[in-house]
Amino acid sequence: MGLDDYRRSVSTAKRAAILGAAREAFLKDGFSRAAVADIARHADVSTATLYKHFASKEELFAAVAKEAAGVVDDYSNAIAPGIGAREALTKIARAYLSAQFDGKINDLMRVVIAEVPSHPKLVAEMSDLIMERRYKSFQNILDEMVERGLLKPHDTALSTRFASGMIKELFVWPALFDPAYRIPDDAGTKIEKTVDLFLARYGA
Amino acid sequence: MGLDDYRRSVSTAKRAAILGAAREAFLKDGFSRAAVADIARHADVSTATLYKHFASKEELFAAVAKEAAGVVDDYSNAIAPGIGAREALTKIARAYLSAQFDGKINDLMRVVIAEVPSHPKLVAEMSDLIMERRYKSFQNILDEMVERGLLKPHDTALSTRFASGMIKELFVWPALFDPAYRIPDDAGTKIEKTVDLFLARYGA
Amino acid sequence: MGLDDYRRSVSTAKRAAILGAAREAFLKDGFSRAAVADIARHADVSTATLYKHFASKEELFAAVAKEAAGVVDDYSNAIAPGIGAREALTKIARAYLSAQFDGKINDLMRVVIAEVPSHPKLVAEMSDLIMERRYKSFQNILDEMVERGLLKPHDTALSTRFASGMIKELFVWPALFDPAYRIPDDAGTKIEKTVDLFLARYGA
Amino acid sequence: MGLDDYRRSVSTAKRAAILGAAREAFLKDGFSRAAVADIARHADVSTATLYKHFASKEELFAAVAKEAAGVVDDYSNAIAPGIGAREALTKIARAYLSAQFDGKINDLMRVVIAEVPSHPKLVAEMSDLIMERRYKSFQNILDEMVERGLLKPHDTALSTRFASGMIKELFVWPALFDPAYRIPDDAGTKIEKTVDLFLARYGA
DNA sequence: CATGAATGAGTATTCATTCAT
DNA sequence: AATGAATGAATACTCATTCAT
Repeated sequence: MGLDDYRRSVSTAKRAAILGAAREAFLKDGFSRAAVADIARHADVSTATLYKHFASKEELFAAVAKEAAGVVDDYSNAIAPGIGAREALTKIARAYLSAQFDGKINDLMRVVIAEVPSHPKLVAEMSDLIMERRYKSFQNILDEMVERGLLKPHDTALSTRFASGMIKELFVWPALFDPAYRIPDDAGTKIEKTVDLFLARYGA
Repeated sequence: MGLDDYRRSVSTAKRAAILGAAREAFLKDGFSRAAVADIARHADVSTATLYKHFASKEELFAAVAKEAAGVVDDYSNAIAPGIGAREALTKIARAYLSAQFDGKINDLMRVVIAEVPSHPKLVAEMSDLIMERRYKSFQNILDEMVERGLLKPHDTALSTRFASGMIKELFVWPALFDPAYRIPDDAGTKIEKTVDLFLARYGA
Repeated sequence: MGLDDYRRSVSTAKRAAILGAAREAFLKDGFSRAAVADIARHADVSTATLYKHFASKEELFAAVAKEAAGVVDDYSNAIAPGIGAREALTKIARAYLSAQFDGKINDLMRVVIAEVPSHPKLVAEMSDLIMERRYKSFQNILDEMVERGLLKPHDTALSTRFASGMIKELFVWPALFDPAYRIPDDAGTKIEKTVDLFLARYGA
Repeated sequence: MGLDDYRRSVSTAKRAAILGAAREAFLKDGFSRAAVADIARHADVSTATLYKHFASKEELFAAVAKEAAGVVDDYSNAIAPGIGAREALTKIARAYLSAQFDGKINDLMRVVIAEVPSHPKLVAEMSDLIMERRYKSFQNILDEMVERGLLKPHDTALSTRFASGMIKELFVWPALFDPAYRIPDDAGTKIEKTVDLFLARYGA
């Protein structure tokens, strides 16, 4: 019916508004300092309405976190046919960083880390979503590169971690401690050197 | 006077007790969830006395953080004369991890990260203290290794970061998301492989 | 018209469903703790519909209370011709208790008593309905028993209260303080002794 | 020390003020409708202070109820030597009613009954305090009267209940449904008739 | 007529901080 | 100098009632 459709659309709009406001609040202030009343106000909704959509502050936080973590890197076109190892790895690194910075994953990570002592279960889910899925995704690419002869056969699970670790160290770690941190101008050079190191060991 | 001395020593003792209790509370629950009243009780002190020593919860937090950040890794004996590059790097990695886990730096980092949005200045100081000093300390070793011909001449500032990044990825990130995380049994193997990668590029 | 009839019957059915759900809720949780939303849900009706039928929670409560108070004891066949005073009184007591326990009058009384401070007028009406009618009904029987020579002539208004008081003391007060209270196994003996006392004074 | 004494006295004064305000509020509005904030305001105390003294609204209610229930009837001088059964019973009835009305036990009962569904345990304690202790106290007197030959030997536990029931029916039951109810002018006559009934059966 | 969604005004409770002694 | 007691402001959450469709 038209009525139901209307209601649904209004309802989903409000839900989205709440999620948006919550996202902003949580990423900005963290879980504890973000006030439900503020979130409701920013979403142009009463607290009661907010609580109709999300049963508790924690559930709201979980929804925000899951949505934000849902952003996955798209490495699909990183290894177009004929592409070289160096170029592929560079592309992947850039895709990773884009997702990380554009998707505000840095802020999300900060907030999730802050909740480790009080919401260990939620955090476990989150870190699975944020980290493990990306590892898998990256490892698959590396495996394919090995198959294509672009890389030496090796323990790709471990090399995935090495690559991730170096990139995180250079770009994510600083961002964790400084919300204003942006991908620096010399990122290209740094990525290049990271790839150098990686290929020195795993290059075909 | 003797009386004054006595008073001063009692006062200093109380201050230390407060700092200790606060450290425990903050590392365990984070800034927001730690309760000043609890800290005072654990320090066997009234809240009023606590406030005589530290003007606010934030100041207390800052004091705790700064004290905790004072811990520095001691790599001094990592490169005893005649030692090989592989062995030296392994020793350094182990020293780093010991400091990180025994000194509860993981918990500290978690708490500090949580406070990034609300105390950016303090955090900036902290991360400077905790991170930069360690980087410097490590880089000095690498420089010396280059000098001794144990490593190729190269940009040690960058290689420092690469090494840190890989070790953090393997042992620190997991601990950040799981307070129960301990150095795993196969840490030796993992460190070895990290050193492999490092030496593949920077080994003499 | 048939359509109107249909509508009316649906409406009456809903009204009844609401009253039923409300009765259950109020008797179980009392006025304050019973939630209008729950009542509506149990009646398979929207809250808005509920409010079409009853203008407020209080009005709904009043409707429930009045309906519940309509139950009257049926003492009509207590004094079949040829019956003795003892047997008649025993029958009456049993009828009273049946009505009280089967009709959940205990729960109703509890709820009504709870609302005395906030709804004095309603309560006054209620207690009139519940109590006075029963008193009258019982007194009529006593008067008839006097006429038939089964009891001494006496102030039956007062003896009504005495009898009620003793039975209430034994079976109603305990139920008021314990919703799980049921008529005990030795009720027969207790009623018998009550009748003894009554007849010692009013027996012919 | 003087300081401690001072503090203790201030503290107990505030505690008493809170209890007083709570008593008034609970007896007037019942548990649910009484607002903690109002109680605090009437006690000239912040809600936080109130919560220092009583850990929760329920605990506060329990304290009020216990204090109020602590009032016990003093029947001690009801059976002065040489007194007759009729006079003794009349005195007891009057003492009972004084305690009941002056101590606002009627209001307390109402509030306690209201909480039966939600706080069965507290209610059980309360009814023990309010009812059982008085029963015991009254039964003791009856036993002594039997011993002195003022009453026939009989089941005093049961006769206690009969007497209580009749008095409650006449004076307590109406008060339960009407907070404005006061002991009526003809109470003397009513009590006399009650004693008549009692003595018709149990008089020596 | 019926409803799902929305809300304003409340609720109990907590906590960093101050103050009288 | 040290404290126990006190507090104002805030917090997450609930519920009777209304309204657009």
